[in-house]
Amino acid sequence: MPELPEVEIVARSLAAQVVGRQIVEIEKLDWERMVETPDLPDFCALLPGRTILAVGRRAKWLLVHLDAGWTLAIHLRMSGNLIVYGPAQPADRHTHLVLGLDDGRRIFFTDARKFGRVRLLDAGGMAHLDAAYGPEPLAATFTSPRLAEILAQRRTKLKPFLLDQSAIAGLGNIYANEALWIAQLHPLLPANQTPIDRIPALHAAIQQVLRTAIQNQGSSLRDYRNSYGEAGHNQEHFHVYDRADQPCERCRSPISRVMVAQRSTFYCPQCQRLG
DNA sequence: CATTACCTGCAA
DNA sequence: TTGCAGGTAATG
Repeated sequence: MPELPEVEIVARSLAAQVVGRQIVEIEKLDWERMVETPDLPDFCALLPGRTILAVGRRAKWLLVHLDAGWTLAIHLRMSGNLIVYGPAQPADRHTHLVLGLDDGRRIFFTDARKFGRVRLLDAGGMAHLDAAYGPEPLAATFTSPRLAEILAQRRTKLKPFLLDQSAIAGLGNIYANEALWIAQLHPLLPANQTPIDRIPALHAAIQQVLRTAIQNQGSSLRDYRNSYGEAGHNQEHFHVYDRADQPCERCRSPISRVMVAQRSTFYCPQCQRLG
């Protein structure tokens, strides 16, 4: 479910609620495969007693920075949610991890599809995670010339290129589709054949879709909520995503839906060009 | 590069 | 009943 904007909103809303709190216990952990590292006994031994210093994000990983140099890295994958509840909230069958805080509130990790993962990382582990991803598209260092360099190295089609986290971090299926529509670029155009004079448009489109989505508190199609349990409303502003057969807002041609690299791809065949 | 797997829920 | 869903890793 969550792409960069949704994870960013969860990070911000979580930071507002839990920075300074101590994790006093793991109240529930009933899906052991969600803990990727360290092994389960170490994870359960190391986490209680840690104080939450800050909450951030890298790519689609939510980063809960703890004392003693640890970071709890959480990936929500398709259906994960991270919500802070008071002492009375019961955990349902899809809640697989509950962290009890020192003020009685609890952080619930709820994930119907069980794809979500957590890692407890030291500084070396964090460096390793960081190195696996391309630049943050909203960082000042992500410039149009930088995008041009990355595009030139890849022969894959633009749509899978934008989904490749090692090329650019944080875009998922919604925002990749939306960025290509805004930039008027065809999803099947090879990345390294993107016309030089269209690269600034793609760069601007990537930043625009992500910034707009953050302003709109993310896109809630089904599961996504911020850490207060509130839905976003960016789904009301899609140009192409999930709009097959509806008229393009620019040219009124029907939006097409095709499968590209096993992902639904939405585009306007009239105004998104192959060059 | 394409296919399959990981999981569950939901709509066609 | 089938296919699809905001993601990613592991296979040919």
